[in-house]
Amino acid sequence: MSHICGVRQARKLKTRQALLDAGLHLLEEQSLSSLGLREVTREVGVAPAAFYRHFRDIPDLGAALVQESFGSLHTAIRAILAEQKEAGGRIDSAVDAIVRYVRDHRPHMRFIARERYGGVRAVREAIAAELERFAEEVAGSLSPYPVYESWTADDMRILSKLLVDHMVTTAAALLDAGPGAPAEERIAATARRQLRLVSVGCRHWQSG
Amino acid sequence: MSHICGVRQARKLKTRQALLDAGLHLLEEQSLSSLGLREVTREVGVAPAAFYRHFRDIPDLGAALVQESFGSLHTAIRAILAEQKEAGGRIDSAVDAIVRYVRDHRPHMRFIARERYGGVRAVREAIAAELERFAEEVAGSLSPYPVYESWTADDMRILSKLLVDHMVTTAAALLDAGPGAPAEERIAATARRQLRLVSVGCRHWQSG
DNA sequence: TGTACATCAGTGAACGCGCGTTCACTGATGTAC
DNA sequence: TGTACATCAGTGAACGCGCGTTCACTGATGTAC
Repeated sequence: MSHICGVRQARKLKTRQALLDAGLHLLEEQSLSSLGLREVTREVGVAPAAFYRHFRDIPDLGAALVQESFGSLHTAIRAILAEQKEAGGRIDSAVDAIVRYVRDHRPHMRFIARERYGGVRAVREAIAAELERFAEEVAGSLSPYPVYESWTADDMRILSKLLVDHMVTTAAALLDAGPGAPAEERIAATARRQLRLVSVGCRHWQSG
Repeated sequence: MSHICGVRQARKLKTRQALLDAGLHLLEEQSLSSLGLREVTREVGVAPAAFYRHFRDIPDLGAALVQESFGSLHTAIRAILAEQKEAGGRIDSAVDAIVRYVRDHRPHMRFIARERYGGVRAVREAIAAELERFAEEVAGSLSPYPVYESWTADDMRILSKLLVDHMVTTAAALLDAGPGAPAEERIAATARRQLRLVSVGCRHWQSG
């Protein structure tokens, strides 16, 4: 039975989390497909065999990291999109939010960028599914705005895909550039201008 | 001396190419950082030690694959961009060209998509440099059009980055979906609509 | 053209090493009475 | 509360295996005369 209390269960979860943290840390410098089980357990300081009490294999740990990465992202983004503003302010605050989010979740974001087209199918598919959910959320939160009143569902879908891809590209650029205000500001400025271009396109769009 | 003729040199180049081809083939299912030197030589049918006559190590082979991947891409893209058309036709033919290119160079494109943010720094940097060159080429070939007459160099740079990132995203989507006309057409249709949105934005753009 | 020597792409055996996985185990935690 | 038994997270030793790298070698190709 998975009982409520449980000192044992708490300790188990703590080890599991340590394995996830160690994996994520090691993945800053390599890809999942070359990450070793022994490497992870060594980092945590447990016997290699202990790994099997928590994960079937390394791809399984990877799948758990995908969940962990997107868990906080969904809630963060919902908060940003909920703020009702005119288009210009929305762009600025969305870009700010991406910059902040990448700064605060660098290892998770690097993991997602790296494994999005990486060598482990199951992880790739999990990421693709999460990004699709994400695009739907964006579409849903944009549709109340008057600009999109006359837009078809298909056009909304296409726009939100463009925006999500742009976010991912921007996040990846931030990771590539490394931390530090000057690089971040340069990338943010580019992202804002690009989104403004798209925004102008939206205002003058007529489906066809 | 690197002499002109040389049966020996020709044979050496043939083996080198066989190693590159084998590597590329194996990389359809895994990342560079988990590719083994023995795996590659086994695929070609030479002794492991023969590898060292051609490459220092696996990252070195990866760098050569980057060169190979972008070699044909630059010439292909220049041909497309050279065709002078009105904006609508340019979008259609550019998207067609991407679809065709990905279809004809699937393993190379998969390699680039996978290693763009992959675990091998030298390869990541080589890809980033090539994509930057690519963006400059796009900027250069767009600037003659009247639409961009009044644009600043900075705006042109930002637009061409957006376009290159969009191309890369579209190529990656095509790879993800697998070959086959229906999937290709769906992705192409989305890409065209998204580019049209950007194009409308460009026509109504005023720097600021 | 023929001969003698140099070059060097590819060989194959050997090495030490760290890998993933298995297994019987230990001892703290949980459960039943 | 105390006792007896069950559970199970983590241990540590062992295994067979394929890895990257080295080395002296072979024999076809290239070069000089």
